[in-house]
Amino acid sequence: MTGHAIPDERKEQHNVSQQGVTPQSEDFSKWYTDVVQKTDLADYSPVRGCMIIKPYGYELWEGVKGGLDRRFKATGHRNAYFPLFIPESFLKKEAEHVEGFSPELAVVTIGGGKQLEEPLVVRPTSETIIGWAFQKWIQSHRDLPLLINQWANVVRWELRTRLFLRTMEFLWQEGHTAHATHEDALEETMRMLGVYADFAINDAAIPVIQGRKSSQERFAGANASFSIEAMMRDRKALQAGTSHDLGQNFAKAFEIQFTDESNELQYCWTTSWGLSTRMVGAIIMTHGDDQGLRLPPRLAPIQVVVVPIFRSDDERGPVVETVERLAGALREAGVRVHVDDRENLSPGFKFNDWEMRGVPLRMEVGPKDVAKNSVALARRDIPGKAGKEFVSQDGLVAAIRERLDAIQANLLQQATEFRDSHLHEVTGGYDDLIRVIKGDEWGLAWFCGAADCEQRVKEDAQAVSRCFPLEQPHPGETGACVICGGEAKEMAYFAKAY
RNA sequence: CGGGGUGUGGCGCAGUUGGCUAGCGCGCUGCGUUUGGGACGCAGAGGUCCCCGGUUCGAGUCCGGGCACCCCGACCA
Repeated sequence: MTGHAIPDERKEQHNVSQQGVTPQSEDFSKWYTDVVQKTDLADYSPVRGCMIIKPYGYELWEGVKGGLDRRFKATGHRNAYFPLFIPESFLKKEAEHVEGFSPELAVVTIGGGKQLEEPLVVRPTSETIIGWAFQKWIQSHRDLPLLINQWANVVRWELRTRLFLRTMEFLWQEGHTAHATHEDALEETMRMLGVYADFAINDAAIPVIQGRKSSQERFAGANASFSIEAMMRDRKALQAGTSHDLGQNFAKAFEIQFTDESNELQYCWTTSWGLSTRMVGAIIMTHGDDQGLRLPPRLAPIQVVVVPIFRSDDERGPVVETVERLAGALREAGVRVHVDDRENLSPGFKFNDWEMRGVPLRMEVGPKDVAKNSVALARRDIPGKAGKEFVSQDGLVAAIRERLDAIQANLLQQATEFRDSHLHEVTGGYDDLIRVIKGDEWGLAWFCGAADCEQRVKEDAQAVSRCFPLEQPHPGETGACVICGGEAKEMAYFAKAY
């Protein structure tokens, strides 16, 4: 009877989805939220639009932080910390800035049970309060450049939120620098964009396109904004980091001035650049597959998970002993290793569990390995038997390092090939551009940059320009804007975006 | 802020035209047997059915009003 068949079918489906995650092809959004929650990266919070970052997710973020912080320091920046609360009047000093941010501000009006004389804005970004500080700190050209970074949380009152990708409160770093000349400031802007790209490509294994934002997509208060753009597995674009040339806009608003070599008073040129916990979302959506996460070894909280296997108490002793010895050696060598000694779970369950959590390499140690002085290694990036091999316990550290490097390289290669296969130079005019975008591909086309043109694409294809790539395919040439036909000096990518 | 959907043990769900003690799977606890690709048996614990009000002898179920969350669109890292 059909009346019974339907519930039975449903039941089976539920059992499957309980074990794993919704396949990407079935529902990418569902896949994403499944993965984030089932792998214990993050959880929803009692406050709408906010998130709880769980230890595994925070450890991943710590990997991002570490990779960036090292690079910031290597390029001469120092960390500092500025207040969470900003006097409301500060925001209003830069006209475009306040206009851009006022719709999404959280404002504190009561403190200690009393109405505040001046409301305090919870920082959506810190250009203003850091500008105020820079004004105090900078007097002479000898104080420049001033290169500061802060790791902080910021709040933007978002209407539509998504774990890691857009939450009302998020973690990030914001770099703020002041320079004597525009040339120096622009150089800094580009240098830090390059740092982001270097981090994304080499640590996160995410191929990114560096480019300049159109005037419509520019940061509120900037002269020019640059970004790194990444393609997710659903082929949507994700802005994964931004760097801004702020000109003298904030310097003038906050009177950040210095005396130059000729004893003339000058306004500084400032920059700012930021990368947020959104990067975690980028990592998830760049590498993840139907099984769950696939984490790049450089950032993976656990690089190697060890699964001990034994049948009886007789086998147990030698296996545990071997596991402890090998894991100890790996730890000593700086490999992030975790031994899964949960006793109530079968090895098969553990294999699937750690694959879902994206651990790059699994090491199995069983009685046969003890006897043969071997271990089994299984790569997360190569499914099934093809990715499994037995290696000697001698020289294990080197063998594991080699494989982690290979996985890191393979993830980058797979992501690059995937992205490149969905980039298209548009040759068939405007209709072709719309067709490409609507087909969830990225279109590269001549674009004059006009707001009207961008608006038209938005209406026709629910997408905007992502950036004018720094690396232009036809340098030195010009073309006809794919939208209005007017003169265009550069080509831009267009794509649906997060 | 518009459109759609969902609120029932930790998670996923069922619950008929209102009816008796609110069920099922997974997970959880205990004991035992298991363990090289998602183990099994037995015994347990766990629920203000999102909230408020109404109709009724009786509401998880019907009515009214709220709230929350998810998904899809306009703004944003």
